[in-house]
Amino acid sequence: TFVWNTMIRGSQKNQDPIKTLILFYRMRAENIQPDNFTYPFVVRACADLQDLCRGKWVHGQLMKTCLETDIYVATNLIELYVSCGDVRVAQRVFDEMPVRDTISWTAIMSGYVNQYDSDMKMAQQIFDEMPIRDVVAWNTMIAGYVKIGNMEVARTLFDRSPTKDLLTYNTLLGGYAKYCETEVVLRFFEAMPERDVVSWNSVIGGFVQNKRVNEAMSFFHRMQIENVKPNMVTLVGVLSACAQVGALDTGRWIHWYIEKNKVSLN
RNA sequence: UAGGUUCCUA
Repeated sequence: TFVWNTMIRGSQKNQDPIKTLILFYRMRAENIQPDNFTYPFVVRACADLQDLCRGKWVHGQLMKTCLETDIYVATNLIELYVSCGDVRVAQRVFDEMPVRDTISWTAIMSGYVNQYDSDMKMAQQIFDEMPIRDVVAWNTMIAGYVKIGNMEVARTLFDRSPTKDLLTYNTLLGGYAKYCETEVVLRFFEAMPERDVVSWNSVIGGFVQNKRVNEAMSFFHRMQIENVKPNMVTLVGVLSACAQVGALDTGRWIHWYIEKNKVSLN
């Protein structure tokens, strides 16, 4: 079983959910018992494939073997149902867990945040109920209020969060970029203690949204001066800026840039 | 050996 688990782990690292499932079926065919270390990968593979039917079947297998209450397995089941749009079943899995940790609390909370029509009342209720709130839990709530466009509450939570990491800042920055004037975005951006490529992408995205193509380009240059490597999201943003104003020459330059720097594609 | 949060193309 250990050897199989190691192979399955490799297939997930390679982002190959089909291979994960094949290994899982071969394992069963050879009468090797999958254990609580095997199933999180299998459930995750179903989620990646958006294969709810297979996920339900795997869930059934789990109930037979009484592994469904394992904290890692159950949290992955929550994510599976959430990603397939069924928060109700996710909630049921959560309710039936005998032991929960901060990650499982955050997973179900994030389910309400990320469902099609974000239910921030439920999310807030869970947030208030959970015994321990770490930085990820705070970030998830901030992201939720950003998502529904409530920047006031998002900002309040940001100010109240006891510890902040780069994602905390990026989450609020992304909200400003989406809903607020460029000046607000820039002021927040400059005040951030650290910035990564996502921070830059948000700001550039904000410029693009406001059709301020020159500023988008100047930030594109500035990020390189500050040794932050553009990724695909950066380039898509900048290219769409070029397309908007028909800046064919700049577009060509970026095309050239992509080939020159071999930006990892996806 | 495994699980939760940020940037995404008309």
